Parts: sequence; C-alpha cells; structure tokens
Amino acid sequence: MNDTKLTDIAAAVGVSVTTVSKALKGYPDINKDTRARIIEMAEKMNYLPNENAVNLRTNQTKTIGVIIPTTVHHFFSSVLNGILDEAEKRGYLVIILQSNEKYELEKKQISLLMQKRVDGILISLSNETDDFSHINAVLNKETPVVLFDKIAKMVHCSKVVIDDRKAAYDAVSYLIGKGYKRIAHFRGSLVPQNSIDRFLGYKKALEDHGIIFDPNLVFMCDHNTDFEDGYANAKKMVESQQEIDAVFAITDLVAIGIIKYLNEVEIKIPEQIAVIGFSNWFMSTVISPKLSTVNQPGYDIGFKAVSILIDEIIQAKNHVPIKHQTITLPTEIIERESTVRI
Amino acid sequence: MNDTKLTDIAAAVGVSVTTVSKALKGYPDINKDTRARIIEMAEKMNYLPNENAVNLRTNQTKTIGVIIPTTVHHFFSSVLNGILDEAEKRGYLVIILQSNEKYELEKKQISLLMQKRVDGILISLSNETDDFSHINAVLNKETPVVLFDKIAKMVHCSKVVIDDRKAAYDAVSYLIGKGYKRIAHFRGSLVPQNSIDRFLGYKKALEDHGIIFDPNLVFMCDHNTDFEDGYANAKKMVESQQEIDAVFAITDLVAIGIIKYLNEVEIKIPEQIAVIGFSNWFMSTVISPKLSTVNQPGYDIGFKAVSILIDEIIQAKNHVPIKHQTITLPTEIIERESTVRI
DNA sequence: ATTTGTTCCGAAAACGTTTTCGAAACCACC
DNA sequence: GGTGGTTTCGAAAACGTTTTCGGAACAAAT
Repeated sequence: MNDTKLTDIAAAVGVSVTTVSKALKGYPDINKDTRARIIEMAEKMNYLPNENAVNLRTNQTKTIGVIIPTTVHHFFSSVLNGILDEAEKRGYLVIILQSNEKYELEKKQISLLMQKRVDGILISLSNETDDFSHINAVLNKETPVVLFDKIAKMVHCSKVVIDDRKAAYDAVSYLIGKGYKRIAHFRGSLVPQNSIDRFLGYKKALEDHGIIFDPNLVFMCDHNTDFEDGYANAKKMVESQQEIDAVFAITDLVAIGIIKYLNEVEIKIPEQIAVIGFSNWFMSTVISPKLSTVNQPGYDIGFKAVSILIDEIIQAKNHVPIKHQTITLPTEIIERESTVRI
Repeated sequence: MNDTKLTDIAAAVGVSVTTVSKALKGYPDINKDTRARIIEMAEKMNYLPNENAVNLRTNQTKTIGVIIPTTVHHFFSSVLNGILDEAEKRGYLVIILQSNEKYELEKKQISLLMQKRVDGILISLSNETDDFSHINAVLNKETPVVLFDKIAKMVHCSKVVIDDRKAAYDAVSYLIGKGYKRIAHFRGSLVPQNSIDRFLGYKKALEDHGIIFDPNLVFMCDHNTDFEDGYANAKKMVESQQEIDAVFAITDLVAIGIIKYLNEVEIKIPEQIAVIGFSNWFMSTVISPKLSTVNQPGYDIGFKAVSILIDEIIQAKNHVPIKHQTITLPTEIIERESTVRI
C-alpha cells in the first residue's frame, strides 16, 4: 500500500511540497536541476497523483459518464467503441451505465454521475423517457450533456444523430424505385423519436410516389425484443393474407426475424417479398439472403458525440458561452441480396 | 452551478457541518428532529455529496475499472452486461477501457485506473501480454484484481474462466462421436492461454480416440480479424487438397468466415465438411447453415467476476486475509445444423 | 552603496468531507 | 447539591493536492 505522495518526494529531495508540485506540473519558477531531481525521485518512488485530491482541488474529474439503453447490441457496441477511442485520445475516462430502457433507472444513474462529479454526460434516452427534467437539472448545473441516437428535440443541448426520417424515406424510395408497390413497415414503439421518424419517412416516401398509405401494412414491434418481434409480426403479416411485396424493418434484428420466418414458410426473398433493414449490423452480411439495409455510422456517432462533449466541457470551464450544435451524420443504402430480384 | 454543500445546509438549519454530516449518515448521536430538519433541508436544496471529497477522506471510490480487449464483440458485450448489472446492484460504478489487444495500452490503462484510485480492477488480458509486472504492481498495492476469460495462470489472484481445454475436448469428442475422423483446427495465436488450451483440448481429444494428430490440419488465425482469418484459412485449407471432413474453429466468427468460404465454393456443410464454432454468439443462430458451437456464458462470467472482485475489495478494506479463488463456469455443446448429417 | 530586476522557493489557504474527542446540557437519584 | 449517566452537539484535524502571494538571495545597473 503506502502510496507515495508529494510529501514523501519533498522529504526525499529536501524541498517543500509546493516545489514538488510545481516541478511535476511544469511551472516555470523551478530551477532546472531541482526539477530534474524531483522528477527522478518521483519516478523512482513511482509516484501517482491522487486523483481524488486533484479533483477536489481543481473541481474537474477528467471523466465523462455515458448512459446507454443496452450494451449488448451491435450498434451500441460500435458507438461505445467510438466513445472510448476518442475519450482516450483526449485524456478522459468514461463511466458506463446501462438504463435497460427504464426511465427510473436512467434518472437514478444521472444522479449517480452528478454525485461523482463527472465533467459531462453522454446519453441515449431510454424508450420510456418522456420527461426530461433530470436532463435539464444537469444542464442547469452547467454540466454539458450531449444526446445521441435517441434524443429529445425539446432538450436544449447538443445532439448527434442521423436523419432517421430521411434515411427511412431513402430506404422506402429505393424499394419503390426497384418496383415494389405494396410495402409494409415493421415499426418500433410510439415513444422514441427515431421510431417516429422512421415511420414518418416511410409514410412520406409512399405519398411522394403516389402510393396511398395503408395503416394495415404497419406492424408494431414494441416488445424490445426485436428479433422475436420481427418473427412474430412476420407470421401475423403472412397470415393476414394481405398483398405485400416488400417490407421496411425498423431494425436489422427485426428484419432478421422476418427473414427467419419467411424462410421457414418458404416464402422466397426477395422474389415474393423483399426485406430491407436498418443499421447495417455485421450480422446482416452473414445471413441468407444477405440483408440490404441502411448504414448507421455507430462508431462515428460515438466519436463525434464525445468530441463535442469535451469541447463543451472545456468551453464551460473557461466560461465561454457554448453554442449547442446538432450534428447529423449521413446514412446510406447498402444493397445486398434481400432486395434485388434477378 | 453553486452546488449545495454541507456548509450550506448547516447554515440554513443553524447547526454545524459536523451535525449535518452525522445526521445524513445516520449517526446515532443526533436528535431525532434536528435530523429530520436536516434531511428535509438537504432534499429541499437537493444536496449531492461531493464524491471527490468523500473519496479523499475515506480512501475508497466505490468504482471499479474494467479493461477488455475490445467492446465490439458479442462475447465481451455479454460480459460487460453481466459486469454492469452486478456492479449496479452492489453500488459500484464502472470505468471501461479497451486495450485493443495492445500490451502497452493495457499497461498505461492500468496506471490510469490506479491513479483514479479505483477500488479494484477486472481485466481480460490482451493477446500481446506476456509480462505481468503491471498486474503484480496493482496487487502489491493491495488493490484486488480479478482476471477473466483471457487470464495468466502465473498471476496470483482470483480468476473466472471457462475450462477451454475441456470445452475444446468436448467439442472435438462430439465431432468424433458423430463419425468425423479428419478434423482440422483453426486455432488462435500462440500467446493467449485460451488459444493454447483450446488447441490442447483438440489434440488430446484426437489422441484419446486413437486419431493421430496431424500438424498440417491446424491453421493459424492470428490476425485478430477472426472473420477474415477464417475465410482466408478456409481457402488455404481447401486449396491444400487435404482430406478433411470437419473443422473445429476457435471462434464463431472464424467459423462463420469458414462457412462463408465453403458456401462460396459450394462445399456442402456438413455433408462434405462439418463446422463447429466456439462462444455461441447470437449470430450463429441466423446464418445458414446454423452453426453448432460451444456455449460460453459471457453474462455469468462478467457477473461472477464483479461479485468476487467486490467481495475481495470489502475483505481488503477490513484487512481480512483474502483467499484467491478461480471459478470455472460450465460450457456446453449446442448442436445445430452445421454438424448434423441427415 | 543603493536601487532595480530576476530567479527560485515555501507558507498557507483552500477544495468538501468524515470522524474523533471532548464538553455542554439536561436528567435522575440519593 | 453533589454524583453519575445520558443525550446532543461542535471544534478541529485530516485526506493530498493546487495556487497565490510574498520573500530571500543574488546579479546587474545606476
């Protein structure tokens, strides 16, 4: 145990703790070779500053908090990857919490992070969250927050997102361009913005191409178990006997659930029904048929979100007024087998 | 800003900070209704203790550090999930770092965590790591460490693992039981223990069943890009023209790479070559043919590792001598399509 | 010899808690 | 009215840093 502290070095070198501290931190008013002696001794005693003391004194922790709905999702893993890389590069540590899509948990975790005095918070809102006072409370304490992926428009802070509406619009337009006409949509639950937006994009694309929107063609996948939701609703869809030649799924996972069911009942993809997903998970390249999808740049989202957050942290520290920005990262259609008829 | 602190509450209620602190922490020597007044006021001013000050004073952070090679892996996501759940339950925060399989990074990150004064560290060693002095340094400071998944036997601390050797032995024995005789092994690089163990299990199973081990049948996948490694080596295997009727892959991902290649060159699985993977990633249920594999309980590993770590943290704090344990979690063969001939 | 300027160092306060220890206040009891 | 016991409170030290401010020592310029 017995961690070495400034006092120990000071005693060993024969100077005051002030001098040691200044030497180690590069203050200019320290003689060259006393500095050298101090540094040498610090290394010899392998000194590590006690961050608790530093943090208490400087009132910053060089730590950010991240709250995500779940870690075991390819998309969030990618985001996390981007977050960790950029945070590391900028010298910040990151504390991860998962809300499991629960509002109460999310709220409690925010409080935990504030207690820990993190310098900023990154959060993708839970599906349940429709009250934002806990976020505003953080903002009011001048702790920067940036929302990503699942955001709330009415919260006044920076955000990094994709344009879900446009991406969905593009995906459906792409299907229409391929000649599909009776296009179903497997949508997510009603609360999260991205679920709403993807639905709206779907609807708009139909209307803009002269196809009347038929509410019977939208299936609700709101059990947060995307794969099973896709599977179950595919069954429902097939049994409804409606004329359908393509489906736009809110997620690759539900798309894969759909594919699994269609494969089982030997409905040919894409000959009888085409399927397009959303997110471009690694998995979509290995199933059969390979899934066409919308690429969602998870790594970039995480990366950019941290970047903005740290910028704002620094601005807040220097009391320069911060201008919130919302970055929209581009998506793209990835065409594979599940939508191209030969 | 202006966080409320003990002083503020003390002033508001008209008592000393000592009293406020004791009231809030449940000390018995505080009058019932002064306590009530203090608590009420604390809530009204929504007081959050400054953890930096608390940590400095109490010399513990209620935070653990986790270092994993990479986050964007289904297995590690699962582990992380288990870690976060159990840590949350026990009231600990977790700081995540990814080593990207780099020894130098791992070493630096350990130092970062020690500087942060985490109460304990959970780590899955990078593939490069073959010197353990950085881990021992932590242990010497009486900070508990538990190794999981990729461990080093010679480090003296608790570990939670699966029995890779036995699992591999079982997988290969299973193949032999199914009548396969010329069984290739796609192995990982030479350093990590689990790579070694799986290889040894493979070899032992052959020998125990009277099949002579042929070094030409083991293919080295050591580029840390499992999928491409599997694909490339499958090509190599096929082009080598050897007589092979099954392959045991060190990872589901390399197995999937193999399957992809075999599918492309229209070698029937499992009729011509059977494939079994390792880990039971979600993905293996959705490819075609569905991949038989060895189930590796990621969630449980993370869960148990945290549990032991926190136990040791508490023991260390109370100066009770800690007995290191190594927990071996059970694995099981999951039979799917890629190994069963009809 | 006095002033002015540089260079180098250290005392001390501060960050916000926790916890020890003593003491005031009150009660009860002979 | 002294003794002993209980309840309730607060002063103060401590945790390990950072940073301000002043001052000592010395050199250079007048």
